[in-house]
Amino acid sequence: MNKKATIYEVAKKAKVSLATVSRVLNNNKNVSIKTATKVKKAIKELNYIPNALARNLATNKGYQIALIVPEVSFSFISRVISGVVDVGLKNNYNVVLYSTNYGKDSVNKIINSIIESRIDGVIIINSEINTQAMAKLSKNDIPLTIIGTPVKGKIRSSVSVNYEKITYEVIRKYLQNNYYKIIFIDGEYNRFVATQILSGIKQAFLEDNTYFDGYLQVDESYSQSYLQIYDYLKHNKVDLIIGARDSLAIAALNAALDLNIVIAEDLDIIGYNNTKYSRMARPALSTIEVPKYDLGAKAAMQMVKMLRKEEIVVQNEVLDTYFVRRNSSKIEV
Amino acid sequence: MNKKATIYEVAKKAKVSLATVSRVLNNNKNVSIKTATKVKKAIKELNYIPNALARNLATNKGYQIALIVPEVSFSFISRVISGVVDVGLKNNYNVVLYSTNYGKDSVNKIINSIIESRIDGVIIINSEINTQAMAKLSKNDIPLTIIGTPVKGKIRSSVSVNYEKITYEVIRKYLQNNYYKIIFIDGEYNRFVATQILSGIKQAFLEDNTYFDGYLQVDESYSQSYLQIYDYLKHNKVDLIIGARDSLAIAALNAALDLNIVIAEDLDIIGYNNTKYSRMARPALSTIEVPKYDLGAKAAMQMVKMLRKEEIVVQNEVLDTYFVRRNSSKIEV
DNA sequence: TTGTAGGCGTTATCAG
DNA sequence: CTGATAACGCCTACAA
Repeated sequence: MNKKATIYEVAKKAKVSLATVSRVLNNNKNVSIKTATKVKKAIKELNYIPNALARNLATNKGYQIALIVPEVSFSFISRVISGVVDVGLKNNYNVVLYSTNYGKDSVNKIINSIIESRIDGVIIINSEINTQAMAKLSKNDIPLTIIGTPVKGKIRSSVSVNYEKITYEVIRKYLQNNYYKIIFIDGEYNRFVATQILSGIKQAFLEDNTYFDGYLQVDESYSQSYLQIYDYLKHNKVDLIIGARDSLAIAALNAALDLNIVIAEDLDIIGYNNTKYSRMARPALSTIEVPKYDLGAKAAMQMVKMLRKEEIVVQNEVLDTYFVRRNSSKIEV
Repeated sequence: MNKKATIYEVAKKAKVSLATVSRVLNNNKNVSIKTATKVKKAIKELNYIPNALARNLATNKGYQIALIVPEVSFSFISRVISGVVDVGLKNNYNVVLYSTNYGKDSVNKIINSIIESRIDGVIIINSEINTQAMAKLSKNDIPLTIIGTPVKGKIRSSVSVNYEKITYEVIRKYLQNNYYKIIFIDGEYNRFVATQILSGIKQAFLEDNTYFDGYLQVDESYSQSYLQIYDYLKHNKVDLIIGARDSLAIAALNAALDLNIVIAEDLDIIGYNNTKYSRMARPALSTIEVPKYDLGAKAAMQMVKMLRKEEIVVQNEVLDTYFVRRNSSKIEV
């Protein structure tokens, strides 16, 4: 079966024109049941499989969605990917995966490749995308949906989570309980989320007429961040640590443990994303739930919509998030 | 810029034939430098971007590699994906991601979609692929490389890790140290790896003329597996627990901790894969290092090779693995 | 070194 | 409801 049957051969075998075959292939109603079955029989017999390459050229569509993920594989990203792939596939779109791995101009390279591949739409996680790249996409009429950052603009939609709001609520509660020495531990990646969190913290402090000065940036590697936090905790009394990701919070957890600080008594610790490992930490980590899978799934849905309709659907979806208290914190939010 | 320039317009602008344009596009040497620059200039001016769809049809190649990952996102899979994507992209192949999410026949559906899409090659992780699907691929001359399972066959290669061997070595060492009550905690997924591990264990026991009866299968969910292990540990004295994945081992770790069992003294615990969270566990988890990224990268390299050469390259690469002792175990291997 | 012409396998637009 | 026939944009012998 080296040679694949073409639509012509099916037509010949069924004794109809190739146009008719094409019609039954595309479920066009204007075909009599009789000829349709005849054609289907021929398809079966010839083991005919349509050639997507040819269809793509004829329709000028590739039925592909590009998914661009940041270079670092945070644990929650795999869930997002699952969401995108599931929904994409279910709607007959293949998803092509790109990662922004090499240098700074990589996004531009990727965008070029996307345009050349005639990929129909692109979904990008946590916008490391620059305005230039976005302009290039829209110039080529390629719709874009961004996961993480709410954006406006035609041919552009987004699905995100409001880190700022939930953070504000959590911090406010802590301030009300007289937890004032609050530290926000941030890594190096994912600036966007960090900015939002920071903004939420500051807002709560502002409302309390106090000043936030607890920003602590650490290395991304576990061993380094652990050491830096350990060092900080050794010299400073802290009421609450909030880590930009669960893994950062766990580093803090371990550092505190090793300093014999009583967690949830002398010190509350909270992470973000409700990673599966937050439950495994000892004590189990309090965290902010983020609907990882849904971020991906909804993004893909938006994209499919944009791709299907002529009218451009601009949409900025904000998904729900909430605080999950476990054993690493005392205050109920 | 709604309308994209075609090769014809470039040709007209450069006052050459489209064949010549095609040649410079493909770096064909048979073009004089002079006309080449002329053509390049026209390309720049027209902002011409070749249409991959058309090229694909003409060459009957899609420059795409399919990557099929199992339904469950184990933490290590994202590293494997990174490896595949990096190497694929670097060699001008897009990687299309599929996941075996829906029901049992999903693999077959995916395979059909792959054939229809004229995807050049497929890489699959930890072979949940059935022989029927494999046959279908080779019937369509689509090369396959499997990550996890060594396989033979034309148009087929693999890259894997020898779980059996490393397991054998570890267990042997433990038996030599008179650790006889050994429990292997297995989940439900990834039967292939589990089988290999089990085989390694049995081999070591066989050599010791003893009988292994410590197989314990638990739920995949953390909370369930924790409970089941807790219950087991409560009623049984155990010397060594080996978990099929780090997360399973961590569940055991926590259960033992809660039963006041002294880890690395009364009980050794070991996981697999050297996940980043194994370092974060308290105590830090001993584990088997598996080159996750390289599994993906090498697989993509093999695939690219197969795709490039006419001669079929069959290769079964086995990557190195080793034991990493941390604080959850006492015995040095 | 360059140009001509046919082909890749579909879809889509007409007539009939 | 069905059948010709022209795109779709590029590649590639074959000629010149």
